[in-house]
Parts: sequence; C-alpha cells; structure tokens
Amino acid sequence: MIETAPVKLSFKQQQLQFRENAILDAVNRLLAQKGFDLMTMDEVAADVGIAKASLYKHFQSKEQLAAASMTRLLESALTLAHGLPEHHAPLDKLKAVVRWAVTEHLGGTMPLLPSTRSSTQQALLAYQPYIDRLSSLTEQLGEWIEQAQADRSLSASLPGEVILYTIYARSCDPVADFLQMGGAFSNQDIVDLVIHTTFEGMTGQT
Amino acid sequence: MIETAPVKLSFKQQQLQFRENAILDAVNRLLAQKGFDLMTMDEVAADVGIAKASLYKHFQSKEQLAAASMTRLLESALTLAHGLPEHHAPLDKLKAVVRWAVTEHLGGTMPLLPSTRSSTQQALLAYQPYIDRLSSLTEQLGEWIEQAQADRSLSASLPGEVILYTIYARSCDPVADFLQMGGAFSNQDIVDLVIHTTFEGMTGQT
DNA sequence: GTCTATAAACCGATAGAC
DNA sequence: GTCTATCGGTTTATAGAC
Repeated sequence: MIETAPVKLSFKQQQLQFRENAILDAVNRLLAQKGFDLMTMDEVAADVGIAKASLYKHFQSKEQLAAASMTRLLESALTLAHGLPEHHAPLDKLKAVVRWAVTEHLGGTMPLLPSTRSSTQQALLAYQPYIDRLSSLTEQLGEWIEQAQADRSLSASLPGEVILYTIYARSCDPVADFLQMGGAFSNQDIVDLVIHTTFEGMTGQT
Repeated sequence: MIETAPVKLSFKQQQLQFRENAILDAVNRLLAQKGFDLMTMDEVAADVGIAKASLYKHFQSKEQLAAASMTRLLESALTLAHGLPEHHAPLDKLKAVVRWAVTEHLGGTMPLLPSTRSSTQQALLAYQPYIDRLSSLTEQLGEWIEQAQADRSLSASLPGEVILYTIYARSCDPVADFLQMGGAFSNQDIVDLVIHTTFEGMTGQT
C-alpha cells in the first residue's frame, strides 16, 4: 500500500485550527449569554486574548463568525445523533437529542436560536455549511419521528413538522432559564422536567 | 349624590393619551418584528409620524418606552383573564389565555419575550408598573393552576412553577412562527396545534 | 410639544507598520 | 498573522428655535 496525500496537518495548520477553535468557544459562550446583536467583536477579541483586527484574518464578518459557531454546534448534534445505539427506540433517540441540547443550554454553551424575523437568520440561511448540517440533522430527526409515529409512541395525527419544530424550539426553551434562575431545582431535574412537559405535556397523571 | 372630581379628561389630556397610545402601537409592532435591540427610536418616530425628539417628551428612554409597551400588553392579558366566565373549568381558562397570546403572536403584536440574560430584562424588572401587572397575572394563573391540579385536569406531580413558566414561554413559542412561515397551516390551525402540544404533549393517541 | 441640528458614544471593518 | 490607530456609519439622547 502506497502512502498518498499526508493526513496529518502541518504544525502551522494545527496552530491555526487551535486558534480558530478558541475563537469559536468564546463566540459560542457570548452568543449564549447575550445573543448576536449584543455580542461585539471587541468582546470576542478580548475574550480570546487577541486584537480585534486579528479576528478578521480568520473570519470575514461578524455574521460568518456566528454562522461558523452555529455550524460547529450542529456538528456536535450530528455526532451525538449518529452515536446513539441503533437498537434504541426512536422516541428515546429523539429524547436523547433534546436532553443533550437542554443540558448544553443550561451549561451556557447553547447559542440563542435566532429570532425568526432577525437579520441574522438570513445570514445563516446564506451560509452553505450551516444549511448542510441543518438538513442532515433534520433528515435524521424526521426519520425517527416517522418511526415513532408508526410504532405509536408519538401521536400519529400530529403533523411531523410540528414535532420537528417543537424539538428544535425546546432546545432553547426559556423555561429552563427561568427554573435555573429560581434555584429550586438541580440542572438534572430541570432537564427531566423539560423533557417530560415537551413529550408528555402537563395534563397526564404522571 | 354629589358630583366630585371630574371623571372626564380635558381635550388636551385626551389628545396626549391618544398620541401616546399611537406611539405604543408602533412600539408594540416593532418589538414583535425585530425585538428591542434592533428597534431604533428613529423607526418608532417615523412610524408614528413625529420627530424623534418628540418621543422623548412622552417617554424618558428607549427602555421605558419598551417597558410601557410591555405593561400595556400585560394589561390586555389581565383584562382578558378577568373577563373569562367564572364557571369555566380552570384548565380551560389557562388554555384561553395561551390561545389569546399565541393569536396575538401570530398577528404580529406580541413583543418578543426578553431574553433571560438580556439587559432589557433588568430595565423591565426595575419598572414598577410592569412588575405590578406581572404579579397580578402570575397570581391569577397560579390560582387556576392549583385548582386544575386539584381537580386532576393538570398533573399534580408537576411543580406549579414549571406549569406557570411553560404557559408564559409558549405565548412566544417560535414554533408558531416556523409553522406560519411554512404556509401549510392556517393561523387557527397553528393555535390549536400549539395549545395541544403544550398541554397534551406529543405522545398521546389524539 | 414639535421640529431641525447636533452632540456623544459605540460598533463593524480596515489601513498600515511590524 | 498580530498589533495599534482610525475610518465610516449608526444610535441614543439632547439643545435650542418656534
């Protein structure tokens, strides 16, 4: 077998990747804390410990920076989804995804879902890498939703889109923030409560 | 019976009240469209048809303007809540409030719920008239929640705060926006779907 | 109270030296 | 690529004439 193109990155490339990851870490945290509009490039630069101008050597604009952060987040979600045991029930897989998202949210690393009418939303939809990941995740979730409706663990009369959008929306549910602020529940409790109300509702006897 | 203080406002006062109401209408719409951060005072002034400086004769700051708008919204909610037939089941009263809120949301007159970590949130919590209305509404909803849990129409094992926060959060549920953007459902359908998933969840056979 | 004009601060993005 | 310094534009809020 012949060695083809080198798989290993050069030291320069590794260092660049490391720096960009550090930037995205800061962006992720700031997006979760204050959202896109209130996050400033000065803040990001200060948080990473570099000059603002250096940021623009890595990312063309604030929008692209946020898009890259969101893309990395979707990639984490995809990794989690693909790593779930194949033999688990589809409903349990869906719950596992929401559980992961809410946990990330409580940990302060879940960027705020861009408002439907925000200008950020348009920038995201014009960023192909983001769209690709979102499509992949939507396809995977849609598959599980169909399976769960077929085996009657999810309501078959509910339109699939409603279930899909609800799952996405609950990943940024402000209810989790309110409960965390209250201080009466542990993060584990909050996750369980959100999962329960999302899937079983509030009218059950449970 | 002796006529005491005049109930009727002077013409000047009426005109002032009318103008301020027009301002709050514009603010309400803009808050729903773009949120607090992206709404500019220039826009508000242009929308009302007056100069920006005139805005500051009515309201001290952008924060107080938004707070006044939110306060008026809560007053509408209180009016609705107090107007509900007394003999209705507590669960139905709760659903009626959410139904009203989601309908307002779809109509584009529901200001975005301020992010938990936003600076706007602090301004709101410092504005007494807002706090008063919020307390009143919370008290009324809390009463109905307790009654609904007592008659077993709401899960008794679910902490009341979770139900309360969920009701507040669903009033600004982005799921409604997504479904409206999709264009496959009428506004009436969307409201029904949100109400259903909020209270009955997604696992039922219905 | 309403207007025009402007002050003061902030932010995204860039220039240019190293 | 990283830095300092700065441009150009936008926004909140106010001054001052009417």
